[in-house]
Amino acid sequence: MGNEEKEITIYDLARELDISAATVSRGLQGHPTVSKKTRKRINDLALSKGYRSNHFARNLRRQHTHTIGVIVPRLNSYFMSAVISGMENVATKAGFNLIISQSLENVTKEKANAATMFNNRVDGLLVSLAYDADESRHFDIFLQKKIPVIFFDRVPDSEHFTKILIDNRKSAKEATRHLLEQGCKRIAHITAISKRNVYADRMQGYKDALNDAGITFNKDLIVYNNLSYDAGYEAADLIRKLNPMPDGVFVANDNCAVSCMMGLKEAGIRIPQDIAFAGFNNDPVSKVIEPNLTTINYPGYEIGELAMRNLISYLNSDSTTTVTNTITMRSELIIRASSLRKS
Amino acid sequence: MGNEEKEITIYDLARELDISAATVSRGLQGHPTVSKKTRKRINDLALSKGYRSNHFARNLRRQHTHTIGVIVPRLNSYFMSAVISGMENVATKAGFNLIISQSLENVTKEKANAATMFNNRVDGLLVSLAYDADESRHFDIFLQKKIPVIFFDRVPDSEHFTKILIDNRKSAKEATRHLLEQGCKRIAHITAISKRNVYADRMQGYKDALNDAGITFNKDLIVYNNLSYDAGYEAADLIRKLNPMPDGVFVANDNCAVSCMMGLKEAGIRIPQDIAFAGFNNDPVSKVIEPNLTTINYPGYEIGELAMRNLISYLNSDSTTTVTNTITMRSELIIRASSLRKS
DNA sequence: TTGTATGCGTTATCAG
DNA sequence: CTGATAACGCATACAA
Repeated sequence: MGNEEKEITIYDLARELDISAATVSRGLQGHPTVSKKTRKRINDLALSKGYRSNHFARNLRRQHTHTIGVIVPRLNSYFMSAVISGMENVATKAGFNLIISQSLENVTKEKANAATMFNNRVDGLLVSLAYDADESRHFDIFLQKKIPVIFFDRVPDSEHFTKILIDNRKSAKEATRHLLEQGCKRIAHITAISKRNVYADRMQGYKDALNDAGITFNKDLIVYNNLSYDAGYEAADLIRKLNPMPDGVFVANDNCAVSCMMGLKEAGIRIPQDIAFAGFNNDPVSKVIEPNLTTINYPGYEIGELAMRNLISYLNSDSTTTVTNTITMRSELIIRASSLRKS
Repeated sequence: MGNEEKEITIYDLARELDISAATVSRGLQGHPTVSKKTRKRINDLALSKGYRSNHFARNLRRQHTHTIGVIVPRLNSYFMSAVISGMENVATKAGFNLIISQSLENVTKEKANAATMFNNRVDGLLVSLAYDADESRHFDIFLQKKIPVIFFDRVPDSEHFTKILIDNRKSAKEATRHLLEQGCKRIAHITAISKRNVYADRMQGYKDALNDAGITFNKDLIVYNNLSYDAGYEAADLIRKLNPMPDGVFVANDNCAVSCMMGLKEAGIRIPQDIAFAGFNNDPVSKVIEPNLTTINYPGYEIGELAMRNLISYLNSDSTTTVTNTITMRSELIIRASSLRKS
């Protein structure tokens, strides 16, 4: 009681225990060169006086912050929430703090965010790029200072960074092949216009599957939009007006797939009989839409955990060389009613 | 080029400009007592040398961090993502950093998180409480140190804190009354067992509406669960077996409402003809479920913005007295097909 | 096992 | 308008 006045420091403890501040500092850190006895005295007093170490002083001294920066395009998607949730979990356990910011799909803001993170002296950075980010040079400053940067989901082409992702191409191929196996002959693909790996790769997988089935790619069957809920409705119109109408649609994300399905259903088109659907992400809505949406499971929580675990283990292993590598996570096709045309 | 070696400090700038470090410091801060000319020289050199101020040294000196802590039950719900998104937006603009942690609905973890935030010397704290938090004494240390704490959504009873919420009671009453107006006579209520304001208040609103309609409260019509997606399915079973079956259900959250509707539909029960539904939150799934779910709009993004704006303006207005107040946001009933029985 | 001395980079106070 | 100097609280190299 009564100790809420002034912040207490190691000097206060030292004075009271009649030892040096250096010893207190060491004792608090559990340094083995401090006798067990004094160590206990120090800890006891610290506790009773409500001592808390001053992170600034410590960081100023040690030149690192125990803080990890995270930059994502948007916070408010189920996938991203799950990612952040996973990251937070392992970071907290390891005693690291997270500072999070969103680029809102805007490179300019992404650059500003990166600069802020840099000035805040984050120990490491976890990034998923904005839609329109066509370069990643604003992360080079981190490399120069040997601050590790790991990209996930939306990653740059550059070889200089570590990346965590799923095999988008393979998964997309799998989804498309599944539609083909269900008898679809004319499959549309809804995706985002973007240089980002994820969408380009999914498109490639779509093409691969067509190719394997001996079907020639038809660019008229590709719908580009921003994959939002609203965009899905509009896409439904486009698809309905294609002549002949496609008998299957592979959408690069569940959100958009779902609203597109709703638009089609309102127009009296039956799913999967008239058009079969497959999405991407395994967002919770995929289990609410009727019929339930066939999709690719994209394990956000696990990706978050993995990315953070990697970063931290790198940070702890005082290795000075930056090993860059690419980690590919498993992601499987989840078949649901929206694509089942054969019994 | 070539300046990626050692971090450059105000001393380096001072030496090069042949002035004192103190002047450099002042110049960098735009202090008016520095001549315009030297100010320009300082800033130019700082820029060209890639100088960045050391936050630790500055914070150590100034005794505050420009960091705001956020503690929430879970990150991965649409509502919470929206809240965080709003907070991040205004914090970044105001030059504050966010550190975020989740209690996972567990008071013990919540306490640990609070302690971490405290030790990290956050300038302020934004909190939404865990389910089972029956006390908020672990936030008293912040009060003692005059660190402002603002609660949102899940708030404590204590009068000592500022709170931001919607009028849960009124909204719940409105939703229930709407069901009554649609001809429902026997309305079930699905909610969480919790001392938390939100659920208690919604229950109260439910009772209010019944009361106004001259219907006596029947505790057999109350289903307690954790409001998860899975719990909704189970609730569907319970509701179906009530005898006579309810003709309306008011659920304390959309997620659970949606899965409950799905369970009922699978059992051949028609919505809204046999049972009308109303949820709470205006989660995106409410627009995907068929029929679309009537719900209460809970503006997460705006709540996040408001909470952060309040905190920051308090921080900036060097007022030492903690003014505690309660801010109630508007939240309206959104009527959709799940409850429309009259044409 | 412990103590002394010093520096980490800023900012604030006080003189000039 | 500018400079010298003293903190801020901690961790470590070096001595003892």
